[in-house]
Amino acid sequence: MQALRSYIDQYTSTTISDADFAQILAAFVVKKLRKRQYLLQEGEVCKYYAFVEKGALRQYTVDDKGTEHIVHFAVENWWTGDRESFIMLTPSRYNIDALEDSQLLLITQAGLQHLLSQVPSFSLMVRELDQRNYIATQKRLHSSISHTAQERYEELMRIHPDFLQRFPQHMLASYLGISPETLSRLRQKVFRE
Amino acid sequence: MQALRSYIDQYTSTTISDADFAQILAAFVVKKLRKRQYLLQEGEVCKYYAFVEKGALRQYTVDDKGTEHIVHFAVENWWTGDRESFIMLTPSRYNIDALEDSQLLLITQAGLQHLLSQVPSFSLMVRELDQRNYIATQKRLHSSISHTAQERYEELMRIHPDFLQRFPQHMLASYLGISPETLSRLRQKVFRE
DNA sequence: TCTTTTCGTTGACATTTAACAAGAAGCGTC
DNA sequence: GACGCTTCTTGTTAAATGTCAACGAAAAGA
Repeated sequence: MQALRSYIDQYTSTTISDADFAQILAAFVVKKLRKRQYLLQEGEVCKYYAFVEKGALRQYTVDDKGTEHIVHFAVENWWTGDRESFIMLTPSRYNIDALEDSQLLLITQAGLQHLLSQVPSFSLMVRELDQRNYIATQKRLHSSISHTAQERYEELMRIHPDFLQRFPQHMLASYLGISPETLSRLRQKVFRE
Repeated sequence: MQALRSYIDQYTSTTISDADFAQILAAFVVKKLRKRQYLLQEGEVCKYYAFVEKGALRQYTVDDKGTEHIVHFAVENWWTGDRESFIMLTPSRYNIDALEDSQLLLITQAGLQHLLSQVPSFSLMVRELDQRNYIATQKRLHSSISHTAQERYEELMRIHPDFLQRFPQHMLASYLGISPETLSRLRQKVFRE
């Protein structure tokens, strides 16, 4: 719980009141997920947006050939969920599952709307969050359009060194949009240089 | 001006009051840009976020080899600007220039903050906008990670058929992250199929 | 109108990456 | 500790894509 409070304080650059935080907390439910359990499966509507208190999850699609494509990792103090499905109530294309035993705080669309209209600092936090998400996603998009696979791997090393320790390489490859074999060969090359 | 008003009504699912709209309009200035003129150049801080009333612009980087990488096209009723630079006041990596003679509505960071705190419907509109941007960018990212160049081109045909008419092919290639030659060959193949 | 620039296509070749297959090392589970 | 599963690596071959160069058509500018 404390994690969410620090998070809000940090991203709103304020100190939230106990009353406000109590109201926020009331809109969330705690959910524990064991490794390999799903938060969302393809075809379902995403009913919950989740704040990660502990653990790690991945958001990915599976194509016709059975290959997984990871669009997003969520670790402590990150959010996860399929925003499009959550808002539009459309079936999701994504799967989200736990890579480690995890503890999440879940909020429904109704709960979110309630907080947005009632708690200004929460509203502010969501705006910051969206901005950051948008900027981060745009950066990754730019990277994937204009950089080589090797450059993208080196960028990942710089920006998320923790990911390299925490997730298996074939998942990092999927996240970068390359095959596990290519990543393996790239690593040798980067290492030699 | 009317374009912005319709846009806000549409994305907030409300009808905005004359008073609110007058306040919103007061925060913007009209700017005309002729083809090839810049709204933003690499290294500058992005001082204005822009709503496109008429015309078309592109947001892109130029790499060491002089190759351009287009991350975003903005046409009528779209927004453009480097969000990161605009918020953080950091020098931008991007160039934004007009592909046609264009008319824009510009707003400064101060103007934006003022409206966000004073006009709830504007605030709502910005939230919707951010959400849509985030979702759209995430979709493109997913596409660029998990689809082939040909699939991405076909997707572009489906989602933005107007782009194919409006922008030269080498820019579409840049937007897709492939070389102009590859796009030319892809088109033949798609056409044959 | 004439000239210049931009644009799209095509060919030849190089480079990057994927696909498939095999094997070894590490890990968890029973 | 034995087994099975996951992970990572390596080799080989094929496919996709980039690069360089040339050409002609179209568009823009003078």
